[in-house]
Amino acid sequence: MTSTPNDSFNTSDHLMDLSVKTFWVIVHYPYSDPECEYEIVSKKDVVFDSWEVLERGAEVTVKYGNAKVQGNVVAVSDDYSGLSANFDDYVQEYKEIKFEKSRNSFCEKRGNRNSFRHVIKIADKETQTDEDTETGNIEYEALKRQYEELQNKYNDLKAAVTEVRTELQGTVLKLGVLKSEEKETFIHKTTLQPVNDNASGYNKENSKQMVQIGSGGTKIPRQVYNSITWTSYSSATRKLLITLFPRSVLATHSLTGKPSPAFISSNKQTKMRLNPTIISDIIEVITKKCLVSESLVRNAITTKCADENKMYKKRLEKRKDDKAANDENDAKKIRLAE
Amino acid sequence: MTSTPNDSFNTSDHLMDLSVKTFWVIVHYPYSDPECEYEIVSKKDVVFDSWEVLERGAEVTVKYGNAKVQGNVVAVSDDYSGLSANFDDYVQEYKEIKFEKSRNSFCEKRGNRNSFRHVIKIADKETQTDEDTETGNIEYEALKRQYEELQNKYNDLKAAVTEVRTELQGTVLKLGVLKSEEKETFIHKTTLQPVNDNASGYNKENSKQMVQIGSGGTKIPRQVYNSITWTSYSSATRKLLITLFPRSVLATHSLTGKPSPAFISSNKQTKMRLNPTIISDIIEVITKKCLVSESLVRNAITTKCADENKMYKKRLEKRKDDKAANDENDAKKIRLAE
DNA sequence: GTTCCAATTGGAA
DNA sequence: GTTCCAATTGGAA
Repeated sequence: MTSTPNDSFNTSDHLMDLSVKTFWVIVHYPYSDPECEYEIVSKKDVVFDSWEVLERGAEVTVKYGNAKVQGNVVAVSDDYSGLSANFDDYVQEYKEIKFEKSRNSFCEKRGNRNSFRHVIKIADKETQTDEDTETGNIEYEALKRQYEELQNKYNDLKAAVTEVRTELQGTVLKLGVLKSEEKETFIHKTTLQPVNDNASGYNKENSKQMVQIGSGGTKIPRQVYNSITWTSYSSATRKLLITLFPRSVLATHSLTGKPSPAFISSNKQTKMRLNPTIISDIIEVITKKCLVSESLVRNAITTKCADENKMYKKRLEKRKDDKAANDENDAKKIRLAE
Repeated sequence: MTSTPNDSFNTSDHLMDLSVKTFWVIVHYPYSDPECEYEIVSKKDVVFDSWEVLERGAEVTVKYGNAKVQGNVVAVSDDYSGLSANFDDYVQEYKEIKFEKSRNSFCEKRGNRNSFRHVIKIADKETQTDEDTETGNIEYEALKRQYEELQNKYNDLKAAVTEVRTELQGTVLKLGVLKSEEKETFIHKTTLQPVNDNASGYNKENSKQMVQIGSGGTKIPRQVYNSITWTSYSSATRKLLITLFPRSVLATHSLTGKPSPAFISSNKQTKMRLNPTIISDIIEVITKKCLVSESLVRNAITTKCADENKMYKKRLEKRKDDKAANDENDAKKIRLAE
């Protein structure tokens, strides 16, 4: 049961009835890294909104942990192994169409292309009886439980690795025990390339090179995106913050905009709240890419704001001192001139 | 369908026919960590070599990702939920037999023990038709593939952690940058000596009911240990704290014994430091059993102390109020009596 | 120059 | 009745 014409799919109007027990979709995530751009997802990971026919190119939303990701349909089938076996072909075909689409409308092309079917239909649900799917349920549920357990263990372990690695790198660098050439490689490895082409030569072509990081639509330059060390959720979070907000905003805003309960009586002036959409996109991409919990990301954001605030105050202080020194100087000059 | 005698299993000679579609085995891995020593595995993860009857105690090889692990059969059944529900009982029973086996041969005992069935048989395959198990296969296979992939990732990551940890320990020790006291703790931590039986009055009966949780020698009652939910590092941490310290100590001590930098000017009286050995043992067991980072555990400890402190103050307040009310009452009585 | 740590708080959950 | 949240701080790392 592939997408070739004249296949065995029933073509009645009820084909896409959502009560069909199981089917799979190859999804294209346009904003993902090359290696995770295409994926087979099961029906139950697809968010059902208004669509009635899952046609190639259609937009779908896929559940990804707690987050949701926008993607496009590459192919649909109720035959997993068929999809899986022809995975590369489907993707290839899809890419070609996308390329054409950039010149012509997708719909316009539909009429005169017979070499494939845009709409890949789902087998009639009569072919998938309840009796069928009920069986093997016990085994399936057992595996599912194991899978979820393993997934949790994996996430925790990954967080642990990240921390240990950070610690190790921090320690080694701090100790300054590496020979200078080693050091260079090491720093390269750990800090990755610098970024942030402030270079004025950005033309519009370049400014299009933005990567969307979350469902809120927040975008950052591809170059920055590529430079991010996802192995450290906290430095990745900080990098995103400093990319998406000016330092002065970080210094004068906080995650929630709420006053600290510990200083509520001291009438400190409350900071403003950072743009929630951007924050939620940061949380989305960090939890997904670094596989850490939302609360760790929020904590990192709070800390970064606190740190920026301290630096901000220091800078203000310094400016004041400088001014005072200048005034003093001017006064001296005047005295000398007199 | 459990292991109790006279159960519904068919007793024909073909019961263990390997073409039986699905069954599960509780396996004991003798060389594993305590917490992963027993596991339910599916038929298809068992390597079929020469065995024809899977009896309790028999050796089996289990596929584990790409690796294979030797283990012994604890119980077998085609009823997953039965196995799962009575998991602890099976393990207990198995342990008892193993203990006996250390004195007598396992086979010798078989004849005269009728209290349980060594061979737990599989339901006749007629009760598991092809039709049954074939269905849901697609979905099942998809999940299985995901599961195996994750398992590989997990194993790789785990290996990476071990490596990084070794590297870190080696580096730090080699550098000799630790202060002498730190060094001692560090070596303690990394080489894992058991230690520290502070309580002299322990008789053997009591000490048997205790579980050591870390290399510092800290012990808690087995009953408490078994009741801990390791799936939540924070509730597990809190449980250990409340078990190992009186509430009043938690309320009046803190993780580090250091004053809060945020209130350093307000001359709040500094709390004392919680016993570092016990704390380090708590951190040890939680990071190991829950696979979370040390910093999360430390955070949970800090929070618990803060919470206990609040409750403590509330209680003191209440006591004071009660006392005031009582005094008032007494005063009234006296007035009335006069 | 930055990042990380943890003590403290009141209230939400 | 407990647990969790995050703003603030100074200094260690």
